[in-house]
Amino acid sequence: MKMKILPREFYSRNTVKVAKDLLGKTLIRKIDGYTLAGIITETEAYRYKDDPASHAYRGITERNKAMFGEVGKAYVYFTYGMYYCFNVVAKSESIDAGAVLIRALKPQKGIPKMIQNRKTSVVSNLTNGPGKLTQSLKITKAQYGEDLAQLSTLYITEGILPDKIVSGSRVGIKNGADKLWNFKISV
DNA sequence: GCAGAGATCAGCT
DNA sequence: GCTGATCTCTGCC
Repeated sequence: MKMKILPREFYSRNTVKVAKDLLGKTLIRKIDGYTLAGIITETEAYRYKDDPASHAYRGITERNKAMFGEVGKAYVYFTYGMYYCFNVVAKSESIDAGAVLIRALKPQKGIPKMIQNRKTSVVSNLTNGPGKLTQSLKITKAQYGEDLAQLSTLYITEGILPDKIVSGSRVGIKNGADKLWNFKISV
């Protein structure tokens, strides 16, 4: 069976809703003829003026301008001087900015290649964090603004139907910790 | 098994 | 200059 790519309209909705709906979907990454794929198992929503934890909260900058751009595109940012984090731009049409952080994946395809890209052989430790999955899938600034709603080297397709969604407080932030915008599933 | 330091870039209070 | 949407390695607080 062939997986369909999620259409752009999918991302043109409330950021929190999109974050929830992305669980169980499949992230596909193509490099040098290899195909890497994983099921999205953890996401976080970051919005705009109502969300002090969001990069967009203080307005547009060189780094976060993708969050203000077209939905369905990749927002990749560099943090802590060494790690990339991968987001998908998603927001309602009436909102100016918003994105969903992909925090964790369950590896499906190309696991040996992921092991090569990272420096561990522990599969369970391959893509279970935002900085780790970008290493495994070789996502860098080069993928900034990549369109995930069309066939390319990085896109998202339909996947499995998630069983039970657990929501909690977002990780690593101070402000806005009261918002339960972290979502995960157990696969 | 868990707490703490270090690595080191972009954007600020 | 300091802080962060992080991860890995070290030492036993």
